[in-house]
Amino acid sequence: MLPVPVGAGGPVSARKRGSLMARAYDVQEVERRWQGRWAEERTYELEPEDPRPPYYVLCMYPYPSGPAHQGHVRNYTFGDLLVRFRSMQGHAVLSPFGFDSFGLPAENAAIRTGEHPRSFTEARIAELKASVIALGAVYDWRREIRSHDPEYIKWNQVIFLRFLEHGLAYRALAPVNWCPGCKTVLANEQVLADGTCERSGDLVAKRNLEQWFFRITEYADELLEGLDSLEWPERVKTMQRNWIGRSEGAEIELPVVEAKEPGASLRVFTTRPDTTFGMTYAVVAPEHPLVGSLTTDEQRDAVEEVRALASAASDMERQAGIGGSSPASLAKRGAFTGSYVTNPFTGAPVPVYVADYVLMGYGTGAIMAVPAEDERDFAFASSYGLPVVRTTRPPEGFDGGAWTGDGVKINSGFLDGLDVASAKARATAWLEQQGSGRASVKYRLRDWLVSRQRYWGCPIPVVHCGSCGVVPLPEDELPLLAPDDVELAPVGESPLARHPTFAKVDCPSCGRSARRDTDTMDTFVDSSWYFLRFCDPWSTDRPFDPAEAARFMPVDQYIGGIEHAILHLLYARFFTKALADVGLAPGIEREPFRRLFTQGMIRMDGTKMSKSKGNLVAPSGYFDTAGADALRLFHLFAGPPTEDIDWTEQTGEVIDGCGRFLDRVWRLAVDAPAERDDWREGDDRGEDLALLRSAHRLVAKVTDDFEKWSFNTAVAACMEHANVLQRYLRESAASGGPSKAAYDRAVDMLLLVLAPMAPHMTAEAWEIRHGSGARVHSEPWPAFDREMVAEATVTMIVQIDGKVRERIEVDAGITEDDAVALALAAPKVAEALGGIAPSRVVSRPPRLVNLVK
RNA sequence: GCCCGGAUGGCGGAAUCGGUAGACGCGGGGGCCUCAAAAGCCCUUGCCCUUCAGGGCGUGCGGGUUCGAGUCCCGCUCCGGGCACCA
Repeated sequence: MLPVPVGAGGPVSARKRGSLMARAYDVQEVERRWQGRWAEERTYELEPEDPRPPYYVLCMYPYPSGPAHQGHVRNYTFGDLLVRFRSMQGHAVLSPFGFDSFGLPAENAAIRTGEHPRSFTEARIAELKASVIALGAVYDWRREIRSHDPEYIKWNQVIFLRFLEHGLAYRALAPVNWCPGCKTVLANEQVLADGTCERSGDLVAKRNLEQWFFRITEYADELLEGLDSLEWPERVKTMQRNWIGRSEGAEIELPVVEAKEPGASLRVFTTRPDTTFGMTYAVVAPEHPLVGSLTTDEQRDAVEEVRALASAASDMERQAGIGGSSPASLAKRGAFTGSYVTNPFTGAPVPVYVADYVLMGYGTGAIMAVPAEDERDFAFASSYGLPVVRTTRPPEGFDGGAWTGDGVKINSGFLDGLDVASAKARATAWLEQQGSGRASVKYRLRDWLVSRQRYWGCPIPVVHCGSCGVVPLPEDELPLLAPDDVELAPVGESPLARHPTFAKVDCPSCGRSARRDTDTMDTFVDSSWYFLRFCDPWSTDRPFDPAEAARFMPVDQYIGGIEHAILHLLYARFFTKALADVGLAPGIEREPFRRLFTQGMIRMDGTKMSKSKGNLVAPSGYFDTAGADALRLFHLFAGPPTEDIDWTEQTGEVIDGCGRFLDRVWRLAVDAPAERDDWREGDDRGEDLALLRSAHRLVAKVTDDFEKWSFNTAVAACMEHANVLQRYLRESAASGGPSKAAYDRAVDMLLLVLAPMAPHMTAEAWEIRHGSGARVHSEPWPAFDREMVAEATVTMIVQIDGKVRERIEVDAGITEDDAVALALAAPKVAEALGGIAPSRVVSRPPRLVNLVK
């Protein structure tokens, strides 16, 4: 055993008392050496012509925020396990790594410290990369991507222009969050729930700016339908479905009564055309373009008040819900316009209200209100004294307000007697026939706003020319890089717009003086196709070679946090489809991520462990003490990977426990063979066979558990087998010594299955056992013998009235009759039965016999 | 409010098809080794009664199905997460 100088280095605070224990091997030396070897020997660099079947494992590329935190460690431990496992199984594994290196934190840091975002970011990248390597995770680093690299920026810009060319990128006015205090545009996450700026505390206002959008809504149906084929967590798919929010219904034209302009009508969208007979009023959003013409002079003040309130109201207030509003505040949230529209089904006029519970951004910005069958309409109608007419008969005993369920149609003329579904169809057909409406599908999903009034992002490669309009930059001028000498302090304009020369440019088309776009792209653009670039990061004439990408795509296993369940994953899916449609990714599977795994969070004191909460427990302290292997093992062992982990005072001790287990394996694999002198030839004894049986069972269990992502039970299985090995050595000492052949085989099988989990220790032990140059991670994944796995005898339980009364060791192939006979013959059973034959016998040989009195 | 998860010893968790509840580990208790300690090794550890035999209870709560329920069904409670006027 080596005297181990543990304890040198590493913050004391990160160490729990047990971490000072002496180890069976020099953990830090071994881990550092193997990390070096994996790099030197290019073990996980994948050549394009590799003939093995490809397998693509990808962890979501991280925002480089400094040294890895426990969430990263957990993520990359899972990913690395899979990389090594699939590789041992004979796959050509693509395992790339990169950095989502554009983004707001670097820009904010720059404002604070004066350091340029690039050098700041690159320093953070170096830290994160170092800790990923120190964890022993292996990647093909030649493929590394950083979103802020000029090469990557270039292809981002090429893709943008291609989208522009194909009508997938367009400009429109859109409101942004404007902070008057900071004189800058805020991201949504910088606006607090009460509508104030997180930094200055000023009330954030909406400002309309001309911005770039990607037409993701064009893909709404494909994005929705594509979900069905994916092996993703059901809840992530549900979240995406809700986000897309497809609703089928009808648009209906409501003629305005005595309109100022003849023939004017209000177009509403409804999912319940069957309820139109129950419309007792209509509502338009405060921002609706017809509000002005619908409002009469007498009502103008009231309507203006609603509009003013709606535009000033924080999102929070506006989203509080009609039902949750106090009567006083509710009164200001809606007003009669003074106009009426005609219900096309009844011909009756109904009043038009303006109210903030109707949103301009959804449907047509106007609704027909049916208080009897819609809860919001009901709440509003109750406050404003508007009539309620039921068109669906509620179930017996229903005493609520709005009934939104199925039922027989009533008060509905030609729809009476139908159920809701058929009434919908009939009503829609009638509308189409009358020319006053049509079937319609609406989505909650909006087009993707990609413009950001920021510096540290990918510049948008267009020029705005007074005569030519929007002019794309010629491809040979790309990448368009932002200048370094910018003033980042927030003073009212985006940094690039304030630069003395950046924006000034001659129009590429007509040559007259023009202006560059000074916005940058949302960083979600960068992360929407990086997995494609990873397949062919060397491509110099296009973002990636489609043939090379097609080899690896789709990603076989994508791993990341649940926080990306909607936006990143939806945008990436959209990009993959759009890239194919604009000709950049022909022949590539349109769904980029075949299997998705979302890991649980690391929590501390009930909250998410994060830098901003200041409750980080840095992994680096553990690298210096228990070691990377022990930390990896802890993350695998702590519980199911989907579940959150609570970081407690006990955690350090569990990590030490994982280190102790690795020591024990080391002693079994390296020390015991060298130290013992009572080895025996042959492996034919009962206990030898039992040992080999345990080894085969281990391999079967771990293989199965890896496939199911049940890593905690895989670790437990390894511990059990280590216990078996240890007992075998101890007990064989008294009976002629352990069999060398059986023991070696049983130890090797343990090292092999442990190799993806604790790569350093197993690599070192393997080389010591098998000679210089032997590489455990280049060994084929061990096979197991089914006959060895099957148990020869099992413990049969005998129950009386369902309670366990006896356990009997029986042959695994025992017949039903023998099992029952054996059960009845057991003395304890006979005694418990008291001579009375059971009235019923349930037998499930070989596991159980239940005797019912 | 709606939609998902979840609840098992002192703690993290296991139990794959309805069939031995508590694998494995942490923590605790006892012992061996040692001048002593650390490390290591061995035994023990759900709760209660009890004699090392043995018995009773036990998977958030209340019902049900079943020879048999942590597991299936119905009704709750609590905790966590997501969404929240989407017509």
